Amino acid sequence: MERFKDVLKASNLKSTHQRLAILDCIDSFGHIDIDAIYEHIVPKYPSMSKATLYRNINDLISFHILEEVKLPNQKQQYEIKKVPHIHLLCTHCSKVEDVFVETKPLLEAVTLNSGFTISNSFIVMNGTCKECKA
Amino acid sequence: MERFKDVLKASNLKSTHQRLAILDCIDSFGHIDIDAIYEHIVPKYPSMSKATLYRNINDLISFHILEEVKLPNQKQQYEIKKVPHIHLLCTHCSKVEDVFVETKPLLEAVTLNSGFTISNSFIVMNGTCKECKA
DNA sequence: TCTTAAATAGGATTTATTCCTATTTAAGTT
DNA sequence: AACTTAAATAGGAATAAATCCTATTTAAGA
Ligand SMILES: [Mn+2]
Ligand SMILES: [Mn+2]
Ligand SMILES: [Zn+2]
Ligand SMILES: [Zn+2]
Repeated sequence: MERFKDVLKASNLKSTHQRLAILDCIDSFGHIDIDAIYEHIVPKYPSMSKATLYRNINDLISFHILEEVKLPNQKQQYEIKKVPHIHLLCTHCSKVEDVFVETKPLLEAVTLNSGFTISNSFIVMNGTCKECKA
Repeated sequence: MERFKDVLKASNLKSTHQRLAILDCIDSFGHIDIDAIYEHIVPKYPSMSKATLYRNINDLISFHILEEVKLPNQKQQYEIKKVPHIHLLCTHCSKVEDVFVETKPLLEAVTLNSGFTISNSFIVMNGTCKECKA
């Protein structure tokens, strides 16, 4: 995927097959944990080492290309970094949804209440998705 | 602590020294990870087994006596379950603060936007606390 | 004090993550 | 197209985290 080659180059990271496979995989799943990434990639790259996977996940996070997604009662997942958004976890089908809503009023209320200067927010909600209700 | 004996009894759990020590420790720290709990308890109860600690943490969570607190770039922490609130993590001093602000408008916006029925929300913000700014 | 189901200790096992280093490779240079 | 080299990988070892197993202990009700 050409897009990720550019992303990697912008951070002076080499476009290895392994890295591109990891990024492609995470991109196509949206949100995915490390074992699922491995299971998905290993049939295509049987030599893929878990050490390489872990190392790359950590490196890509520190270059802000990936982001960790911590969900209640779930293994840590990863996603391609995008604009800030909220995560919805359906407790029935385990699907993870992105929602883009305005959080500024909440952040301002928190700032006012606490004197804390907020740099990032991580918002997860769980419940039942539209499809599981039907 | 008498309070926790009652809490345990309400869930038909025996008030063992180990459980009370775990609950006391978590309560006094507010938010704490599993290794810190162990380090804090083992001088008083040298026979305390890590298996007992892990088992109790998991049991107490499933009885809704404890709650996990997942913070960005931090080991998972635990707290005594209380009324819903927001967590602030200071990236300078690593302190974790509770804030109680109204989240209903945000939840309603998310519901409207997604068709998702929300049962719980987990909100974490990081930045700089009042003390670290001074 | 007696009884018993629940809980613990602590070592074994399993799972998760990181470390190490010889070999390979991406990508820039000639 | 071959050359160069720093970066990256493979894969096994080491370390860390979490769970399992079961003989022994204990909380708590009778
Ligand atoms: Mn997302
Ligand atoms: Mn809290
Ligand atoms: Zn669903
Ligand atoms: Zn601070």
